[in-house]
Amino acid sequence: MTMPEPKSKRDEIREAAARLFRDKGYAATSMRDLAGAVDIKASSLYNHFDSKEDILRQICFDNAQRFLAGLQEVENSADSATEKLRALIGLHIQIATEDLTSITAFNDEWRHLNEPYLSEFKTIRRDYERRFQSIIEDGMNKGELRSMDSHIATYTLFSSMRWLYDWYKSGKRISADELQRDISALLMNGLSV
Amino acid sequence: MTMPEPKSKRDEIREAAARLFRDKGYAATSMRDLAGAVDIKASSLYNHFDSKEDILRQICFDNAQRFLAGLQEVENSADSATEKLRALIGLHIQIATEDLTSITAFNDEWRHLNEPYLSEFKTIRRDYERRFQSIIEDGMNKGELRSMDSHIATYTLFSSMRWLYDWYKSGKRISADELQRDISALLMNGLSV
DNA sequence: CCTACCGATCGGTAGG
DNA sequence: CCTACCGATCGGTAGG
Repeated sequence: MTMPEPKSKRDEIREAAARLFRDKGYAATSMRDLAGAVDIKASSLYNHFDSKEDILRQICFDNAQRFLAGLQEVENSADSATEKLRALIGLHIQIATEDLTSITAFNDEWRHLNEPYLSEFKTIRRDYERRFQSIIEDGMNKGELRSMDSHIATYTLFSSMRWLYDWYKSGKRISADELQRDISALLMNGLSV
Repeated sequence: MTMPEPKSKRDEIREAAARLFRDKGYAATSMRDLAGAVDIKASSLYNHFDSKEDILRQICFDNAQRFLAGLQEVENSADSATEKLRALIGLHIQIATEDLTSITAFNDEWRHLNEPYLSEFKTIRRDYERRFQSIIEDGMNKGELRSMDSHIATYTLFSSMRWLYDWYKSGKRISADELQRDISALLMNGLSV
């Protein structure tokens, strides 16, 4: 009886690491904790990864890539700024629902990267933020969106999607569709009637 | 020449700790790091605090108290739900501008508390969230606010104010008044024109 | 993948 | 507030 070809040991370690980094934080997670989670000895982890930071690095950069790829697709569309923003809200929700633990570790623990990776990560992140903000500014210039400080608008949108990581963790049953509908309505049309 | 009666050594340690916890995280901050920041030896820290966690505990519970006190005041007012929400947005912005480092440590590092303090902290936090949510539900029932999932509305509002901690850190010059005006406008009336 | 082990660093204490 | 020190634990390596 062959198993459905599950994940490699390497992937298993990566997922366990993402979970531990999310739950305890990177610094408070020891290689012995991680080894115990995948039923091997700590020294055996080094057959799969060069270092503790190497694991974090892959979690951070792989997820950054997912966000950038999604953004690229939205940018290439012929949609209005309003539709692009809805699509981006959907992108964040979709990524959060697909791979929650990994995303949370990516979001909260990247600061533990060492140079030169830390600077590289920050550059990628800034690039994402700028391109996101450009879409908002474009919408303001075209009169689709309310004129206001575009930094404030950008960061408010960003972080309003960030709580999803905590929310899903607590096991709430709510569909991605309903989330996208309600959050989009709130951000685009406001809480007032 | 008498100095303006500055802070006690204890307060000095607390502030240095908040800064280190914010910048490196609680787990990655050693008592030797902290001692160096206030120019004493690590062992001398124990004349002021019982343990490393004791410092974190005070940062977490003191700040929780500030939020609860502000919420209490808003609840006691005779304002409409809309006005209460504006006041709460103002409360979060005001606290963030007053004592930024401490608030960031409080927000990100409380999970490193040990029992029974961890449970106590979570209880207080849940209480705050519930009362915040009650105000939103009240506004929906009275027809002031758009009907939607009140959990989603609550958490979106919460986290949309959380990015302030990162934002101010990067040294942006923008007044608390402008922040409150723009964020309130976005959340209450939406980004669409 | 394991056993055995390394030097460094950790939070904290004793005693003054 | 310091010197001197503790046992525990850390990330990582050697060698098989």
